[in-house]
Order: sequence, then structure tokens, then C-alpha cells
Amino acid sequence: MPELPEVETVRRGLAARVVGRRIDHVAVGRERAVRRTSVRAVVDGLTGTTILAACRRGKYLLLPLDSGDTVMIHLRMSGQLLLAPSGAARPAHTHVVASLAPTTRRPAEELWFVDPRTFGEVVVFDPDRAAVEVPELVALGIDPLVDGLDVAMLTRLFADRRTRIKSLLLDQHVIAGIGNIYADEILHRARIHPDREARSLRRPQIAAVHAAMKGILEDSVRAGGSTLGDRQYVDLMGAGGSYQDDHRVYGRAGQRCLTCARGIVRRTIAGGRSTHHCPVCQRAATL
DNA sequence: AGACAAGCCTGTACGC
DNA sequence: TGCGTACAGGCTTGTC
Repeated sequence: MPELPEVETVRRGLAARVVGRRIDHVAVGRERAVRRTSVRAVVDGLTGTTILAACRRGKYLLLPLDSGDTVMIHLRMSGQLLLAPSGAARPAHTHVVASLAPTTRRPAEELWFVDPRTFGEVVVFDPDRAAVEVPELVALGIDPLVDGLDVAMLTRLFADRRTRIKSLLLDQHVIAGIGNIYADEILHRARIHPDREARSLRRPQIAAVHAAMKGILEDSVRAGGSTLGDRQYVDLMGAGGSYQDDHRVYGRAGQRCLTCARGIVRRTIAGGRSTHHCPVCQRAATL
């Protein structure tokens, strides 16, 4: 599933190959992909514009256009952005196609938004109206990489929060970009039990969460993100990442902890989210 | 056939 | 009263 490192990998692909290019044609094959506004709004909002930059906040991709509007793309669970030669055969569930005019350095190409489960979406909005058109963007918490999250900020975010630390890491209004995979990996590296109340963490533990968060997210970006067996996440060129090979708890239920050799436990918490932890490295004794 | 996985929103219930 | 929190349900569909 695309979380911060995967979205960042896609962003880098866009920055290298798509920024600066003009969109000369747009087709929307499935209305649900543009449900926030309309087919017309997305087609008209993109056609004839040039993409000025590729930015990211949490799991949201943001592409400012020379028209003054910005494109917001969220991949949710199964969304992909793929760059392909003009006229290439499109995979099933290709919902939006933006044709990119050729440049002196690149041929005519197409940017595809592919999304089998259609939870993802594409929105073209006026940044001056962001609070109305994309309120979740305005309500987004701190991005650990973009905003330079430090221990003091994390301490403030955890203060007085009675929620379990894992739920807090998943709360996009608090910290933006962490999903189920990285929440489990971060807590294992920090040696914190997922059920710990956030407000109960002491300074060394907050520092450990901070270090694990930065370290794991940066390591994963360097590895091109995590591509699981379902290959739901691939980068702009269709290539998988390799950070799944470095997972120490996620998807390893019943296997041995790579740190202490004890068996990894999988349970479900709030909303049926699967949670993996090592009962030795992440002792519950001080819950 | 039916359960399941995912991110995120909404609605409801409860406790501080 | 109101807020923070937990949890269920909904959205969707390929895979087990």
C-alpha cells in the first residue's frame, strides 16, 4: 500500500520525468476517480496546462500547474501512477489518462492513473479555496520528512494523548504519511509496544520513536518503498521497491524476530487493522 | 462462497 | 457541555 515512502518514490519519478511538461489531452474513463468534482472539472482543469512541480504532503501528491490550480492525487490502497509511451496498451482499471506533449528530450507519453479499488482520486483545485475543496489537506498533521519533525515536536504531539501509540502514528491529522506497515516497523525498531498510551512515553522512548520514524522512512525511500506480493505498489515506471526485504515485523506473523528470535505476534486492533509486534523486544510490562 | 486486506470518512457510544 | 477516544460500518475488488 502506498504510504509516505512509496508516494515519495512516485513523486521523485514525476519530478524527473513529468515536471515541466504540457498536458495536451485528458480522458477520464471512470467518474468515480474524479468524484470530488466532475469529469468536466478535471478534463478542463488539466488540458493545456504545464506541470510546474511535484510535491508531497503525507500520502498526498500535489502538482502545481501553470494555470494557478493544483492537482491533488491520492492513491489510497490500490492506486498507481504510471508513465508509458503514447499509445501503449493500458492496464485494466486505467481511469484517467493525461497525454504529455513531446519535448526535445522526451517523446509523447501518457500519465495513467490506475486504481482497481477506486478508493483513490484525482482533484484539480484552486489553492486559494483549499479549505473548502480539499479540507483534509488543510487538516493534515506534520510530515516527518518535509516538515523536519524533531523530538520536541513529537513530545508535544504525544502530550496528554490517551490513545494507543499505534493509533496515534496512523492518525493523519497528527503525523501525515505513516500507514499500517511503517507504524508496525517504527514501533518495533523503537522497542515500544503498540498498545502503549502515547502520553505515557518518557523522553528516551519518544526519542527512540523519533529516530526509528526518520530512519525507517528514509531507509525505505532509499529502497524505493515496499512492494508486497500483490504488487499493488509500483513506481512511475512500473518497478517495485525493495524495502519489504527489510521488514522486521510486518507480514512476518509466526516467524522469528530478527532481533531476539522470539515469534512475531499478529493481532487486530481498532477497525480490524492488523498489528504485528515482538512480545520480547516490545514488552507490554510498562503499558 | 465468503472472508479479508487496505486508507480514511462518518456515525455512535462512552468516559473524563 | 464538550471533547477525546474506540469501534463499527461503508466504500471497492482481487485474492485466498
